[in-house]
Amino acid sequence: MCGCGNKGHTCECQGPRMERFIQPCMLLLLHEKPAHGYELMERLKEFGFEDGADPGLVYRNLRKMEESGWIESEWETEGAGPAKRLYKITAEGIDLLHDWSLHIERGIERLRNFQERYRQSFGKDN
Amino acid sequence: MCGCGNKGHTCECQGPRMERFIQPCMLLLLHEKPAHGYELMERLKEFGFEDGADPGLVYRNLRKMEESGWIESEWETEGAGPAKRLYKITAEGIDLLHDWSLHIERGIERLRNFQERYRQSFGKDN
DNA sequence: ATCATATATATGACAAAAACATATATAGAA
DNA sequence: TTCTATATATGTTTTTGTCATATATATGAT
Repeated sequence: MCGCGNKGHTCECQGPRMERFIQPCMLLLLHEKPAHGYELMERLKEFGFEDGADPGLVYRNLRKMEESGWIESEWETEGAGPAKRLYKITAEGIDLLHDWSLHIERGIERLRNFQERYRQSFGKDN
Repeated sequence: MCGCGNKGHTCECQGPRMERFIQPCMLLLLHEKPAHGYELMERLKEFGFEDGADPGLVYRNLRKMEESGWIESEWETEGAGPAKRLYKITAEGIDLLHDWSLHIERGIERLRNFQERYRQSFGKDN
C-alpha cells in the first residue's frame, strides 16, 4: 500500500513522489507551532519553496489534510486583519510526519546514489 | 526560466520537481551506454524505481527527450526478438545531465535541511 | 503444432499534482 | 479614497504519473 520500501512498514504517505514535499513541510511547521495558511506560505521559503509557495497549493493542501485528520483548525476572528484559520497538527499528523521522515531519508539515499553514479560516469573522483 | 536557484545559472530542466527524476536517470543510463527502452525499464530499478518503471512513462519520456534533442535513436532489427529502438545520449543531453546534477545536489540539501529540522523539532540529537 | 512466456514498443483513458489566474474580504496607511 | 498588506478561496489548464491494453517477434515447453 505504501511502497516506500522501508521493510515491514506501511503508511499513508503513498510512495516516493517528492513533489508532495510541501505536505511534510507543512506538517513540520505546524508541529513547531500552530499557524494559519498565509504564515505557512511565508515560512515554506525556509524549505526551498523559493518565492513562497503558491496559495492555491497551500490552501488546498490544508483542507485536504484536515479532511484526512492530520491537522485541525479553528477560526480566529480576534486581532488585526481578516479572520484567519488557525491550524494545529493532530496525533495522526505527527505519526504521518514520522512516516514522511523515513521516506525522505530514502529520498536522500536515492539522490546520493544518483550523484555518485553520475560522478563515476564522468570520471570525477569525489 | 530555470528556477533551480543555482546563482547565474539557467537551464532547461525547469525547476525543482523531483517527480521527473526518471529523466536524469535515463540520461545517465544512456551516458553509461546506449540502450533501448525495455532495458532502461529494468536498469531503472537501480535508481529506486522499485518494480521497474512503468512502460508508458519510459517510452513517452524517450520520445519526448528525442524531440527535445537530448537523445537520438535508430532501429535495430538484427539480433533476437522484435525490433528495438537503440537510444544514445547527445551532446545537448549531456549538458542537460550536468544541469540536472546541480538540481539534484540542491534537492539533497533541501531534504537534509528538512531532516535536521525534523530532528530538532522532536528533540533528537543526531 | 500450439501454447505460454519473455522481449519489445506503443497508446488510450484516467487520476493526481502543480501552475497560473482570479475572486473575495478586512484593515491600516498614504 | 485609493493603495497595500493580510488572508482565504476557487476555477482552469498543463504536466506528470498510473493503469490498462494493443501490437508484434522469438523461444522454450508440452
